Amino acid sequence: MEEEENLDQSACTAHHRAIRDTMDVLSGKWKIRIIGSLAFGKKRFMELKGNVEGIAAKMLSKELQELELHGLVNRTVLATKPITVEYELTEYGHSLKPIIDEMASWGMLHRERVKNQ
Amino acid sequence: MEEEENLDQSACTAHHRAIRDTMDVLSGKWKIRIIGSLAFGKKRFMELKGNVEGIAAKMLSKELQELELHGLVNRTVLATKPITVEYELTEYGHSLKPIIDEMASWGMLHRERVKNQ
DNA sequence: CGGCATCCAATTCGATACTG
DNA sequence: CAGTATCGAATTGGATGCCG
Repeated sequence: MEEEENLDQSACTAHHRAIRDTMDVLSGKWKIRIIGSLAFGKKRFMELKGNVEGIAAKMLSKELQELELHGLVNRTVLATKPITVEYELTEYGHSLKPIIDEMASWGMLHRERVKNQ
Repeated sequence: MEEEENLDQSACTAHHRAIRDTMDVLSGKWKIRIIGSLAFGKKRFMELKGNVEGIAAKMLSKELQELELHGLVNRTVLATKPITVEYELTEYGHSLKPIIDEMASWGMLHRERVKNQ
């Protein structure tokens, strides 16, 4: 009984720690939405800016840098004229897809619910 | 072909809107962690404060009020002496569990990954 | 086009003290 | 115990202008 409680305890602690770790990587108002947009394929800076409604260039730039640092996003500069920059999810970035998808489907559920009350 | 593109377009828009809706409800640094803690069962104010490491009473209080407004959390006052207040997820709050669980398992994956590099 | 620099406003967050 | 009040710090966000 006591052992079971200890197991519960540590499983619970690990759970909380894991959630906190995830939140640290996805912190802020924009990262999840940026990833959600990139989940549909590679995008250029201005495409992303149009896609993630409401974001300012400064923020988009900053958030993309953080995502790159965490290894979730790849940045590629193409030598066009003028230059083009493409962003895409890394393989690791794609591993976030289950979270994104769950959020998307909950959001739809929520919208239905709010509408019907 | 054009029709398919339009379908893709609107599916994509709905996807982004849904993610944004979810983010609006779960906005801020703490809500997900509070819900993650309540997912293990009802808790009192001070238990939550101990569980969600680092949160100040003011924040916890404010976040709980917002979660209650959104119908995700129930607040019950018990007429003990001194009073006790219990918080628990509503049924609707429990519908967030898939998101929380995905975040928890991604967080564990991420911790492994960071450790091994 | 992509994105940095600057300046400024708004919001969030935290520590401390206090109340019923 | 379960909060509220207050203050101040920190973070975030937005507008504009500039550069390669």
